[in-house]
Amino acid sequence: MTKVISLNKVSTLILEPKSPYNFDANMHKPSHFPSSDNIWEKGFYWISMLWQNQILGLKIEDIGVVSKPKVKFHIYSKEKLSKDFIDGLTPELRWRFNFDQDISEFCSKYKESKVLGTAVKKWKGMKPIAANSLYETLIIYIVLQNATVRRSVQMLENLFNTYGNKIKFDGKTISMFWKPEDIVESNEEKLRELKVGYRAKMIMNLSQQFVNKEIDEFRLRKMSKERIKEKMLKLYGIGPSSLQYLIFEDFYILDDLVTIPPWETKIMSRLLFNKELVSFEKIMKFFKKFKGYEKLAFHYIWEDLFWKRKNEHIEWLEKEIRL
DNA sequence: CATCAGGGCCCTG
DNA sequence: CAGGGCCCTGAT
Repeated sequence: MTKVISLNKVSTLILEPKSPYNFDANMHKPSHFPSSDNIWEKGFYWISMLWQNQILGLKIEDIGVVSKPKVKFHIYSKEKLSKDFIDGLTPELRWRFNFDQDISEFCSKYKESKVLGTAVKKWKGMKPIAANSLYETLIIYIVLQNATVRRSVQMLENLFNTYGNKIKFDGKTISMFWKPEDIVESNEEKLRELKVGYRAKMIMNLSQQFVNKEIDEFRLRKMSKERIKEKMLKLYGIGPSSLQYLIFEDFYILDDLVTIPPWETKIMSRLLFNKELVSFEKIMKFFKKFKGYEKLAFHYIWEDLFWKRKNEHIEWLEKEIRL
């Protein structure tokens, strides 16, 4: 059952991401649906993290600039953390917030581009970010399937409230993901009560696969994209559509634009060609120009649109987003 | 009221 | 390898 855990000890750690690094555009993706496990405010980000059975609350602070990035982690915990623990955590933080990927070539190459220039200048240093563990991300993709945004949010929050806990630190209270074991020890009927529908079986089987240690997230990160795809498709409940998001957002592969979901195709048709609907081949052809960075280029245009949506009402866009 | 599609996936024939 | 079924919800 859900309880609120206070985290009162704090350690700090300062890290320097590879330049360019856009703090706000990396910590916050406006196209994503909101989730109570994290909070973003300009220059700050709070997120829960389970690492080696330790419950952590991260407050991440921007103390640099895009061209000379520097980030301060305030790591909250129940008990004081050892130096060894922090040393072990550091590479994971660098991975999760994608500090080491170099996108400088992309940013300088396309800053004058007619179609991409505006977005590249505005969001220089924006990258894919996998702030959650692989297991947590896969759960998010499952609740995303075949549902409207509101329902996805409802499903995830129901799961948090039943299997996860809340953590309180730095004056914020946020949700915390559960461990795969917690689901496996439960049962499918209980999951169904959370209105996840047929996804109950997927959540159960997927959790079981993690408990069985059939997936080694750390080894996967070093594999080729073809190998990753092969492995991910073996996971119960993960198909081609989820895979497409995973490859970019969680494995940081920047060139793999092979399919575009129908709703995204509609939105891109409007943005790029000012038409209701063009064939997805036409959109693919458009992004071929950005060789090696096809998906990253897509990401710049996409997130730029959703950043705009935060400040202005875009009527045609609202119709395409199933809230 | 009923019917249907939705930011898919699995399984069957 | 195409197509039906699956949970729930809000739109029509």
